[in-house]
Amino acid sequence: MGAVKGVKAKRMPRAVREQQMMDAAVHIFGRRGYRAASMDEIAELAGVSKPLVYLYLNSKEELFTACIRREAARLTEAVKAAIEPGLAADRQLWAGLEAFFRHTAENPDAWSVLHRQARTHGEPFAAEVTAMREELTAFVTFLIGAAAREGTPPAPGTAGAGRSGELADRDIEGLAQALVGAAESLAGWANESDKLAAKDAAATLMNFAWTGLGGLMRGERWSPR
Amino acid sequence: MGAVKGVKAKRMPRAVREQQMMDAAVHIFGRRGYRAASMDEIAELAGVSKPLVYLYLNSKEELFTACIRREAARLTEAVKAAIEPGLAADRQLWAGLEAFFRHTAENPDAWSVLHRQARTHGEPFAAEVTAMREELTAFVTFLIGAAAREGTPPAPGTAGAGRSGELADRDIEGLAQALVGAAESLAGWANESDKLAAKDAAATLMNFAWTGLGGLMRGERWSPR
Amino acid sequence: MGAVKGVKAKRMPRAVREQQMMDAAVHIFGRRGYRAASMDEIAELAGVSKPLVYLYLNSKEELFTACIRREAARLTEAVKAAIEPGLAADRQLWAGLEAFFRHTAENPDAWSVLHRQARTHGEPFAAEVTAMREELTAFVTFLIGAAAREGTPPAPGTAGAGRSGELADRDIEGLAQALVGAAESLAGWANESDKLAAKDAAATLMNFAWTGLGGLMRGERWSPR
Amino acid sequence: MGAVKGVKAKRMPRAVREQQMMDAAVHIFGRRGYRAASMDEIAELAGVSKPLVYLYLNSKEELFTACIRREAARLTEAVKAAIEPGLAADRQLWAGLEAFFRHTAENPDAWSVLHRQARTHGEPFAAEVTAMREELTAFVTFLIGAAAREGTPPAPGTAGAGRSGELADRDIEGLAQALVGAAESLAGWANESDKLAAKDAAATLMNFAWTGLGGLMRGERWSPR
DNA sequence: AATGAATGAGATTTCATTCAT
DNA sequence: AATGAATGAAATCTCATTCAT
Repeated sequence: MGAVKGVKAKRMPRAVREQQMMDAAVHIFGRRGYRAASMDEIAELAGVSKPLVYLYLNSKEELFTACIRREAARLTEAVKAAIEPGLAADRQLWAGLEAFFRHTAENPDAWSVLHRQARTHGEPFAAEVTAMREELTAFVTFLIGAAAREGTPPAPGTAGAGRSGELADRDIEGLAQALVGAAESLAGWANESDKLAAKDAAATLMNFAWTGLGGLMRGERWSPR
Repeated sequence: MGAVKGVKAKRMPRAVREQQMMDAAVHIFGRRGYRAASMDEIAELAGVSKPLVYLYLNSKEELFTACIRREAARLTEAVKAAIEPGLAADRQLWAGLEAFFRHTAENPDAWSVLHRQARTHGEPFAAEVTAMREELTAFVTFLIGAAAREGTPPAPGTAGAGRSGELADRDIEGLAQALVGAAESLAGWANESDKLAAKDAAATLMNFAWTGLGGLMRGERWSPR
Repeated sequence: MGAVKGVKAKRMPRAVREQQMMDAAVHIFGRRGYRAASMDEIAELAGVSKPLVYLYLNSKEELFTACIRREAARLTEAVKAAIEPGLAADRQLWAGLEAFFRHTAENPDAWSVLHRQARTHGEPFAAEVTAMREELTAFVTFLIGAAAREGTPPAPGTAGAGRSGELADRDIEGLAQALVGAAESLAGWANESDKLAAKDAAATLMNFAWTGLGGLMRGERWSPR
Repeated sequence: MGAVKGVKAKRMPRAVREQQMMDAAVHIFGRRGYRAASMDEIAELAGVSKPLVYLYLNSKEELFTACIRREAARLTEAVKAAIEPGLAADRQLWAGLEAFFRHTAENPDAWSVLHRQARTHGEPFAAEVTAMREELTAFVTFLIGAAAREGTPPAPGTAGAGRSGELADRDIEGLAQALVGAAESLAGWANESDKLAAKDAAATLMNFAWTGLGGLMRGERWSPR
């Protein structure tokens, strides 16, 4: 990939070239960071001249934004596609988590762009990621709520299955926030030099979350003193 | 801070000046990122001329490294200082977590440097953070191990108390990652329009973590099908 | 004017298309200046693609030259057309001036190209304007000469009517320059917050010019001491 | 002037260097125009590196503005310095005109910047020149008014000296506008290849203006038909 | 007759870094 | 201990111009 410098690029329809450019851009942005990435390098990797990148994507800022948007859409799509509506809430959550970790593991540069680079730099970019995060969080909130209503979380032989009343809506939303954050953080860590396969990451988090959730719903609480 | 331009800085011992420079640098690096931060801005905020920064800290790279090292040391110090040796493992863990979250909340720029900026850029820097992470992880591993031996985690009467062997070091490190991510996410969410007091967020997280951890250590597992 | 982008332009005979392009070019050159004008903008305003502009007009330089030539021709044409040969010299002169000012006022972009932009840039262009200027100057010289011979200028009963020899060609050209400058300045001033109707401005200038000219031709001179 | 490339410039105090830079900038801007002038060329002519120009003058735009301001101030200063308050209005006007033409002839690049380049490009710049022009115009307005009151303009043997009542304030201001415009235009023309010495230009204009003014004040009017 | 795709060359601007005092 | 003066190198972005259809 990335044609030799000085060789004229073969003619291609604009839509295709734009995707190639964004592929290259995601790769470079993901590894170098927004500032350290150079348009020269991106153009070269895309196999075209710099002016063409500007002609199609206008500026470094817009290019970065376009990358964020595309990768955010791809990620949420991957998660949504993995879920089969009929299943129980825990199975849906598991499927979603697994898809999330698989997708981020398979597209580490894209994930770096979304999770690290976009957040590191100011306001045009952070908002894009916030939108994606909100979509995911809303989804998880829904699932946790459903799980609570179904009484699914493991009540190992013990009493009050389904005492979901103790989990207020605010708590549920908070848990969803925490879960999404945990997943994001784990994904980044897992990608660093293959410390954890996607499935293992999903399992660890699911175990952690599900047993924890179960405990909470049974009324278990930890407090200092 | 940040002396008026053109006014000659008062003579100060080198050690003090270096700290001022690093204060400024952490502030700027934390907000702008490594690449976007400019030595000009740092020098101005420190209230000295640029050549003095170079005289004392040699280069941007070394300055950044020095910042990372100092802030990593401060963070681990804060965590260690919070722990009273005599206490039960769960209390120690709680105290450590609280100190960690307090310190990072009170020093957001430092935390940004450690957590975001240092990882975003290549190899001279990442290693510094890895060192800190290893120190903290070892500490947590020790505490969890101790807790497991003590049988502290909740619902102790139940099943296999003390089957701590099932939590490999790798899992512990992963959980730490997840916790940090969850905490950050919660913090961001809580700050946004006062949805949750910071204290409540910490409590929710600890409950979540502790019951989850307890469940895991009792051998509870979630698995598909 | 300026077709919507992406819509294929209707086929038109070359001559028409060239005029459209030059219309657009004069507009853009007149407002932006030669260097700041971009071929992109010109092509878009003309409603055609850039390669077509190059096909017909070869280069930016040639396009600019073509604009200068066309507008110079239009201006001299307008002046000549206004004059009815039978009239007295002063009436002819008045008619010419009026036509000149009317045309330039009605075609400000064209006038900007001729008066400002063409002179600002090097040698291919200045020569074009010089040619026009010489044509106009020759014309005015002739009329003033005629007026002098006719003894038209005011207060004819007085002193040395017809001492036109004292006005060298160089003086006439200088006066033309001064008149143009005065007219432009007056025009700008009159337009600004309606301080003076355009007509009044022209009358004031003509009075000023004509009486001054008359005085000069009668041999009146102002000199220090 | 304009040190050889690659040779390090000798150290100089900032104020001096700034003037050298502006000298070079006026030269280049005046000949090439704002857009065609390159910061590279300006820096080289000034004998310094480009970054130093930016360090001191911030941007091309600010550099251009600084040039305009400096040259406008110099020109108005030159005109004002030439006038001796005690003299009659016509002598003052003459002295001012002569100084104006001399200064513009001696500083053709500066005059090009003020008269041609600054007006050719948009709004940050035009305003600067407008201020200068207004100062000069106000001055001339005052002198013409004074002349009218003194009844100075040549009343060659004829009747109504001092019929200044016929020149309303608005007319006087209009004449001043025209005079300043004429002078500006003449100055540009005279500079082009030495067609007219400064003194001759002043004389021509003074004759033109003074006799014309006299005629107007005697009630002479030209009107079509 | 007309255009979508593509680029070489050069513009302004920024930044880490050094020198001389 | 401290700084004003200065720069090499590289970044983003623009533009006139051509090629293939």
